[in-house]
Amino acid sequence: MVARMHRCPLTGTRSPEGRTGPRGRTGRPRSAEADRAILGATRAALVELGWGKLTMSDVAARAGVAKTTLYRRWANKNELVLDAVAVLFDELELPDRGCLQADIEGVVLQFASLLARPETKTALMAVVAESTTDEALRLRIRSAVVERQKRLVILGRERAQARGELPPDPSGEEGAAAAGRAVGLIFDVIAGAVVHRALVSAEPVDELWAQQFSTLLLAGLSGLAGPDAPAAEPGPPGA
Amino acid sequence: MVARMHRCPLTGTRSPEGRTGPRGRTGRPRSAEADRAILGATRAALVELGWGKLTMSDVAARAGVAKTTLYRRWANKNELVLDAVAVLFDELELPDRGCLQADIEGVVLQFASLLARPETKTALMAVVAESTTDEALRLRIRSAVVERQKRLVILGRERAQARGELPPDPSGEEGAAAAGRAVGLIFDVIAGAVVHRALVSAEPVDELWAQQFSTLLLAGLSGLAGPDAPAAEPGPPGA
DNA sequence: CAGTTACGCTACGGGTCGTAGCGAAAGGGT
DNA sequence: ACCCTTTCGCTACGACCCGTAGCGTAACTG
Repeated sequence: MVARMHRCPLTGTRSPEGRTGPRGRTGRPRSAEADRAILGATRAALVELGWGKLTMSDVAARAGVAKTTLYRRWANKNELVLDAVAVLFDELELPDRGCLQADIEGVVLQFASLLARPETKTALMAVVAESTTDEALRLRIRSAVVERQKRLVILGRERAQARGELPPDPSGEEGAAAAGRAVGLIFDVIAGAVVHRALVSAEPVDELWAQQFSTLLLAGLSGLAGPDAPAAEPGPPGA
Repeated sequence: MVARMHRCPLTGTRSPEGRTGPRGRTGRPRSAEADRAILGATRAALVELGWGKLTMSDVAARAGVAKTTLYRRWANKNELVLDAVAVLFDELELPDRGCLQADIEGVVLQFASLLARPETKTALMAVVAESTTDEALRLRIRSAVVERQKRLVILGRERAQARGELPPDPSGEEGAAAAGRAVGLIFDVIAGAVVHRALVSAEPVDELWAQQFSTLLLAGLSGLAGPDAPAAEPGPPGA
């Protein structure tokens, strides 16, 4: 009970004395390569086995590492898998496609192709499911995925406001709060719709769907079926 | 290998010779009460333990039933849990609140309160996660949850069209296909947004959020921050 | 050099899974 | 009534996984 491990609530990796960095640490350092090998092995195991059949022993064997080494860094399967998958979300970008609708379609398609990968598919939902009975895991998802990816919404809004496609945020404290709520709302709508389409409905998120979705998001339900044309022209939206 | 069990792909319950109903069956009939007890015990176990720690032995003990009885009816944990939870979704209704926006807010709040229950929370996501590597389970989710609940969207659209709030569906084969796509799209947007807000972002789906969401859905992004007033009046939407 | 920490390895207790085998109970068909 | 079929409860079982303890060794610090 003396030199016991502590879990860092931010990074989630276990570290002696609750410290994270290599600062002031004595003794043999952790192998950074082992970290990479373990996370890579975890993703590979997710692809082949899926969340349900993934085992810690299997991951250890794939990574060429002792099982005890896994438990020195992650408290359980949930946290390991979350770390293995969360980094993939940082690949998402928001290239400037010229107009808000095209930007939305672009990020939708990017997110969809990320969700099409079997490792993210199976892991993301499982981790969220576990997070409903694991407060620490919930906080970790929030900081490792949710809050990080809101950057895409914020950036998209700023661009659209600069283009004059959206009104500027109202000033003042109340205005800032409203803007924050709007960002959260839009994030939930976009990410939620894509996830639901891809994983629950289990139907493809292709260009046609992205176009219809972005049309709905921009114009609302009343404008969805208004002009006949816009959803019927399956041309590339970037042009 | 002769009198082997078959899984019925529709109901998912195992039954001898692949038959479902009591038609032409001989021998001792299945105990309907055992079914009810098992599904109830499953929900209770989900509430107390969550998906991850739920065990078949525990469910059997709670239901006052032998473990073997469980395996005679469900092939595994996934299918049992899905059946136990799917029926809860049939409680959803769409009371006529007079206008489309109020109808949307109503169904959002209902869906949110369903997702607030610990048994649905933890089970729904877990089952979806498993379905990414289990084709049979995926089909079962589709028929037991997704397709069934689209009725709410269809009904809501019909009402709104009758009120003149939405344009009528275009006629012809192409028009019907477009209407079908629209229903799927709207379903994914509404259900996805609520699920994402409640489980991933893990923030409350309250009346304020429902109001902002329905406003966004109706008017689109451009109209979200247009008139200052509508999101600032936290009055009950039913009045 | 000593001190400290990470690592690989083995072994283990505790738990779950899903099945097999048994005798008894509950129905249907004739 | 009688046989046939199927379900039920029970026990037992092998296989597997979890997460940890203990040990000797490797790596890095001052």
